[in-house]
Amino acid sequence: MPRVNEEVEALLREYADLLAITGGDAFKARAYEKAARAVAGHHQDLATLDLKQLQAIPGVGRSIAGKIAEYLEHGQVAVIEQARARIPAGVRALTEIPTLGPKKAMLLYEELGISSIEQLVDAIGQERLNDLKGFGPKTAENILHGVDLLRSSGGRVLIDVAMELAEEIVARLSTVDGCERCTHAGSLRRFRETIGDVDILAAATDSAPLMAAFRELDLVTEVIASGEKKTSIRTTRGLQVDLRVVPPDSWGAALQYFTGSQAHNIRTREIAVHAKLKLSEYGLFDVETGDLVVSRTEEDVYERLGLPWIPPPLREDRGEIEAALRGELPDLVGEKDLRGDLHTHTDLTDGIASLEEMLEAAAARGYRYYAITDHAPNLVMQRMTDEKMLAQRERVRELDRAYRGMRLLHGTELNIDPDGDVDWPAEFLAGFNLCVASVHSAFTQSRADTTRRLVRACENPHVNILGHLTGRQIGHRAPIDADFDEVFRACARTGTALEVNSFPDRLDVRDEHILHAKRYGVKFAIDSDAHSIRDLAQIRYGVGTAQRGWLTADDVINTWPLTRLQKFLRKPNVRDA
DNA sequence: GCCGTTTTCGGCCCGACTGTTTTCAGTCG
Repeated sequence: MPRVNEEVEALLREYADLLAITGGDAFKARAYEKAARAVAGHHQDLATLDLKQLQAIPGVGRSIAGKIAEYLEHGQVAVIEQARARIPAGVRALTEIPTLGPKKAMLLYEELGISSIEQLVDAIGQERLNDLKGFGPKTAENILHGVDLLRSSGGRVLIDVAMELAEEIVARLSTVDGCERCTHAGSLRRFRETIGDVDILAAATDSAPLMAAFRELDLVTEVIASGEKKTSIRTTRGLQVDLRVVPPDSWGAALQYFTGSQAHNIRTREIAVHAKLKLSEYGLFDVETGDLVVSRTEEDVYERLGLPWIPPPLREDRGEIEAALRGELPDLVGEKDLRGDLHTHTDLTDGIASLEEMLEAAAARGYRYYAITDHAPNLVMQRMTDEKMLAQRERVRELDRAYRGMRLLHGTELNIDPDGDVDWPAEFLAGFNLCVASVHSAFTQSRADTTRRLVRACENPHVNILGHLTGRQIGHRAPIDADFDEVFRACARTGTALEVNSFPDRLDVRDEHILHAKRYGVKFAIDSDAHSIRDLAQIRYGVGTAQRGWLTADDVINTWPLTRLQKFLRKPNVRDA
């Protein structure tokens, strides 16, 4: 992944914020935000592009292209440096506080010289905000509350936490009298890797019973706002949940709207405007007559805009509108396409269920094949030995004869050492049906060393899948640094699949890496990395991540029939060294 | 600042809720 793209994204975002704070043209600020998004999602490394190619990126025009070129050449942009000089970084930080936006931040700075969260808290304590226009007692209270929230949680939670909460709330609200439909929407429906707040949508003629039931859920610690159409609460875990209730006839338009993303919605509404239509959560309307055109289903709304229905994980304004217009949306891989799981553990190493228990649970999921891949000996704490592994293999062979309809594959999860070597000599590795290889140590090597390490692992004829490539643990451990384009090329060249690890705190590789890797022709394995029976079901999050990376079933080796999978596992493109 | 099957100028998504407004601005999504 080209890191310079991310640097430019951050720079453009910062400038957009500074423009908003200084009260400049709001549309200009939006143009920079849009360009920041476009640059972040762009598949080419900005450093390799000339001015003309930069300008070809949608949302990047002559002026922004010039600023990007200036940054690439000089490491900074003059007008952005000037803006930074006018507005202290702390003022921008103020806008991180919920309920405090750019306008109030600027007023605080101009009138009271406040340029940090600490100064703001002090000023409120000294009641210095009282004379400020637009700042009443309630505003001060909200700011202090917002600062608390900011300091305590940092906001986002892992997808499984949000999903379980959403499913519980939907189940409860669905039983309320008059509730015709209820489901989760928002970033959760799009399977974003972390969730800032949970959006629940319900359809009812009378919203009052639903709003009341929602406010009275026992997991509510605070009602943030409550009206006829929308109520926001905070849960015991500090997570915000929004409930929107719409008339049943508006369901499709509302679901489309509340699923987002915001960037995707802006695009669909622009398309509506061009067709002399207006799209809101209540429906698609004729601008001239004000008449409702469609609103009942998402399919109706998209169809009337001249688009096929777009799966939620694609709705990020990352080219899905253009693909839809061309009729080239991918037929996304789904959970039902998976014929097996290729990375799982048992209690022989750090799993908590026995081989037999894991197999029974896997068979119950309807898998046609299933790989057991316990840890290899170089992960010393797992105390693996040749004898244990061979004994497990014997047992797997016996059980394989007993299972009907599910083929058992005996594998292992190897450790890629700092030089790119793995546990065990080639003769021993040859006895496995497949090998996953992962980085479990030396996370802070140089970029060049890490790249070489991963490429060497790909070139090993016995390594079939690179497990959780970057090693990140969301919120805990940063990803390793490598030239991933180089790694993806090696994967494609050697027939090494890239894992989409489904653990909610890993989701590794992530959606953006998938998009990049797919361009090189890389194949993927969506794996649970299950350490317990319960973990097997987490594969839904890996599937969601794969969908965000535009993968089709053909891109994913564990959707293939066993014979095709086995052919792939022989790595025909790599000769034994 | 960007963009064009209405446009090279004049638009730029749309609505809910809160707090401080006495008719609306700011924030959020």
